[in-house]
Amino acid sequence: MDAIDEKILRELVADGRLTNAELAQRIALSPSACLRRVQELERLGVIKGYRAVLDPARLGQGFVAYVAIGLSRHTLAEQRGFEQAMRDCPVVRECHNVTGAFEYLIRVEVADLPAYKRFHADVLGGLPQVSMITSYIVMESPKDERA
Amino acid sequence: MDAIDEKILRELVADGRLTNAELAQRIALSPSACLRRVQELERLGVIKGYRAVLDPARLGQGFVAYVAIGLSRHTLAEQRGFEQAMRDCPVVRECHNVTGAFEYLIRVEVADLPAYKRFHADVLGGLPQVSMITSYIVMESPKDERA
DNA sequence: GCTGAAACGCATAACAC
DNA sequence: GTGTTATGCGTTTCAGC
Repeated sequence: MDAIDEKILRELVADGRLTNAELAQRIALSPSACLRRVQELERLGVIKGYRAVLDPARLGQGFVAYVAIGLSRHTLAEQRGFEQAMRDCPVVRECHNVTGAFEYLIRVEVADLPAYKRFHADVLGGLPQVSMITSYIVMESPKDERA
Repeated sequence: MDAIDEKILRELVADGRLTNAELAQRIALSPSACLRRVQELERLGVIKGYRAVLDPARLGQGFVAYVAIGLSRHTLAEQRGFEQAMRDCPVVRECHNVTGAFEYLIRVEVADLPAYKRFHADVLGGLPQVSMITSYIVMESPKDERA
């Protein structure tokens, strides 16, 4: 992990489909040397993968919210049950177990407010271990490097 | 946007570096027809781009937190100033303007707790428009499809 | 560690259907 | 809209530094 590797990562985070030839040129290295570094970063797990970045709004999923969730009890079983429910729910894109006044912070992407209400009532409302729900609707994302 | 396009998107979200030839095979289409569809999805902005997904932990950035931030006043100027500061700060990976008890929810990735304290004191502490800061430290992310 | 050459495979566009 | 074909370019490997 030297300065060249960092430049490689910066370029590939900005454009994951850069050709190896172009990447090599940008970091002033030969294509073969560049390729070996990239493959090593992938092997080490520093680069976990590549993905296309979609625009939820143009997919009819323009309603995005973060939801703070508190559990009624804090046993491992309650947590595992809740986490599995989040994994099984396609509109939940992220689920983080956090410290603080609540246990989980999740990110939800749906089509519109009625769809969000359905998620709120049917999914969250159906989980007995959920005791607190606070929704923070995203109006704008001035920065979103993980999009 | 038909069923074939959806399959294309699913494949490219799972692996952004799929070759067009392989993608075409998976969705049972000829490479040229497949490429035209992908290019159209890019042109329409449905596919916003491609990026490499890194592992913060293996980059020595294992400390992740969401921070709820309230502003003292709610003028456009205060907001723009805060948003620009977030854009300029590399450890801030996301910044969302949300409805609710606070104005902004940001995601921060740093090396460790001392580094987070520096961000807290030097960056957030240096912004006069910030009136409320609540940190939610991520202990685990059972689901993170936007990683 | 690196470069450079060579073989192979893929992206891409023109064309016909 | 689709598939076929041809060309040039990129990827990848391997020998040599």
